[in-house]
Amino acid sequence: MVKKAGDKYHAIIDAAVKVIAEHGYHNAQVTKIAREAQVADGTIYLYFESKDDLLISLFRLKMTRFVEKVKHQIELVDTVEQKLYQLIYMHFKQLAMDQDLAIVTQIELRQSNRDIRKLIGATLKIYHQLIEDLIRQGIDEGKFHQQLDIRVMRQMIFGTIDETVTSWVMKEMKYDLLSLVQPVFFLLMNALKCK
Amino acid sequence: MVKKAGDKYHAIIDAAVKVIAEHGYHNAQVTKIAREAQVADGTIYLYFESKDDLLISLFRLKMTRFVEKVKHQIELVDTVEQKLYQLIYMHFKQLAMDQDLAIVTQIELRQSNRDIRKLIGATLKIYHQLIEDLIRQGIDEGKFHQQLDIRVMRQMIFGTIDETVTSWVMKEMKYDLLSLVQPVFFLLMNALKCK
Amino acid sequence: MVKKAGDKYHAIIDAAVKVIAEHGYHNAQVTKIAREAQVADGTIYLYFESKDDLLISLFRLKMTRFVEKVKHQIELVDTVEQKLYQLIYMHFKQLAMDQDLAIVTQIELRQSNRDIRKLIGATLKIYHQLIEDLIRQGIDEGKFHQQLDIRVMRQMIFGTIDETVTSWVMKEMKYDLLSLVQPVFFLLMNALKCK
Amino acid sequence: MVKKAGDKYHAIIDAAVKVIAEHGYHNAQVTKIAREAQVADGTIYLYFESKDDLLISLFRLKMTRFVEKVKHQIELVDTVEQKLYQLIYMHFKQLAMDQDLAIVTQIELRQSNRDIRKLIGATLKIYHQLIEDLIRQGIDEGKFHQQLDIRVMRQMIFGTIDETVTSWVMKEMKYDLLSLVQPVFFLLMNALKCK
DNA sequence: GATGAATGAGGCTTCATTCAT
DNA sequence: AATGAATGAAGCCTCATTCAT
Repeated sequence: MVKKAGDKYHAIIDAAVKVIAEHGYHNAQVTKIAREAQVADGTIYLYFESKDDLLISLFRLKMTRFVEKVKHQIELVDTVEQKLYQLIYMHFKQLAMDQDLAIVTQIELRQSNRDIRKLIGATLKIYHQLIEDLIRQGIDEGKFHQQLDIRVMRQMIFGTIDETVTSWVMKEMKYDLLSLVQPVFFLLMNALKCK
Repeated sequence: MVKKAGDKYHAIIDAAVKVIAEHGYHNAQVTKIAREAQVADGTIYLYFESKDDLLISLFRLKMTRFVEKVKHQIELVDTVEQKLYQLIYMHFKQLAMDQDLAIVTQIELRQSNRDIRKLIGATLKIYHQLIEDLIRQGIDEGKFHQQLDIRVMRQMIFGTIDETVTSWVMKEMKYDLLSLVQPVFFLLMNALKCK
Repeated sequence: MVKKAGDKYHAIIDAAVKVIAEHGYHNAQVTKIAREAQVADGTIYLYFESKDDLLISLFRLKMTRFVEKVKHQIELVDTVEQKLYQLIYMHFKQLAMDQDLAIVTQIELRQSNRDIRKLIGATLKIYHQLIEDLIRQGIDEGKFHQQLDIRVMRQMIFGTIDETVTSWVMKEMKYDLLSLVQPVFFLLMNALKCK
Repeated sequence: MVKKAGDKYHAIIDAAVKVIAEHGYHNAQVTKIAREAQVADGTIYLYFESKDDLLISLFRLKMTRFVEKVKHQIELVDTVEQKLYQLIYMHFKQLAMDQDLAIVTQIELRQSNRDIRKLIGATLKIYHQLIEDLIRQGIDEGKFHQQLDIRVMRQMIFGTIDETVTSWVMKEMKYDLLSLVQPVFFLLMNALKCK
């Protein structure tokens, strides 16, 4: 397999995102992706072991970048409140700016098979970790409840954010996702903060 | 098409749930479902127009019952707090008791194709409606925040509950889902309540 | 198998003609024919051995009646010219009056499988025989050519008549078939007569 | 879809003709045709959209060539008598030389479904046109009857020729079709000519 | 490295026929 | 005699993957 460095590696991944967003997971045949990437069908197999490998790589690449950006932005601010705000803002911002990616991650990729889902689950753990670190900081600083299960808190944060994005995608992105940063932040802070 | 009344209608749906839970959405062939239901392949087409129709019917039937039970239980109590508690409790309870159904609704059915997902979305609206009614009651009674978008509140409630169940399923149901009723309820009340 | 005498025997055959004319040979399922005949699916198998048997019986019954009528009418006149005229007239007349039957015999039944076609061929022989008898009379009376192969003459008569009807059916019976009796008779007489 | 130029396009069509002639229309499964053409099942779908498309293409290709040859041969002679003779001769000659094709066009393809039959009808129009042009020439030259409907004349010519071939095929080609060119020509000339 | 024609396994669905009532 | 729910065999087509060029 060729190293990832090549232009084509990213061209294929981007083509996959576009094709899946446009035609749906079940209509994203290898041939279609190859045509969109302007390579031959066989070329895809020089860069990826299988179609599954392409999809996993796609999710991993995009997710890693996604998390990296959130993480980087969070490190620029100090208080846990600001960090949570940045997390929600960056999450919404990135998907609002790349609507194809939003469709793919919120809807289409969830239709993939078990093995892919498992690996996606593994990739998501990094993001979950990030959220749990944030929660721990909040608890340490005495700002968040101490008795609550961190996992449950994380599930609330991720669940709320994820459901908000999914609803927005399902409504065909007809409203401004970023306008929901504020209310979502408010609700989550309310839920978590130690009064 | 034969009427739904027959034993076989439900036998087929139950067989489908079991086969999908066991083998996954993409390995739930009609032949497998038929064998599990102890009918011939063709018999399925006496009760359902297509495999898609079977899956949609499955979800609609189970979801309708699900919502009916939650709705019924909620009506037995008065305060909005009790209602929210019952909602979470019933949601977790029903899926904890029918783990095959949990796998199917949380994981496998989300892999279905666009058309099925659309109809599933329509069915879910009933549940969303139920939650929003509950929120409105809370607002009317002056217990919940008034300035917040009801949709965002609903997304938080549903997103948190759904993510909690999905995480539990992904962890292969190794812990007691019902033990999370209390903390989830606490967090959600915290988030919503007007202080 | 029940005897043919019953009402249902003919009800089923007539239903078959109607269903095939309406929906085409490949969409004439047993269930549809049964419903049209107002009997149960299984009842058909009390009167016919198989669907093929029904179709063969249908053709044989209709064909026999058809030929009988032509034969009877021909016997009422003396000269071979009058007989040929009656043959063409009766052929066109009967199909013009029963357009469903016309569709079935000219178009749909020709789509049936090999075995049915073979038996249909056998049934057609009676009609061929009738035509050849007529030709022989013409030759004997010194009115038709004597050197020509009777089979070729018969093929011309039948071929011309049959193609004329088929063309009419293909044109959705938009013109009056009976207006073609005269010209077809004229052409055929021209061809055959000894000058 | 790959272009028709490839060897395989014709290999598949020829295989289809052979399989249909040998096993009959209803027993000409895609798998059988593929095996005969020595390609994989899927390969057929690189060259044809569907099985129907293959059958239509088959008929169109063979029919077009057929008509082209007849047309070409007719143009080599001047008088309408010679042209009619060539038409009959070429028609019989081509089918006598390719008996598989004869079986397919006279018997099996007529068993195809409505859509295929419609397109076959359209293709046949070219041939009908050719015959009618010939008739018009005969009339213009004062050799054929002028009062007769050209359509009826064409139906006689085509009907007689077609029935002659069909009878020959049904008799399992046990006699020499070409020996019928002369008598058929004689009969048709007799019918049409202005005396 | 790149191509793209060829492969072939596998599944949904139809419908003539049966048989318990 | 009549019913009609149940049967199950059989076929068209898709598409991820390969490999000769």
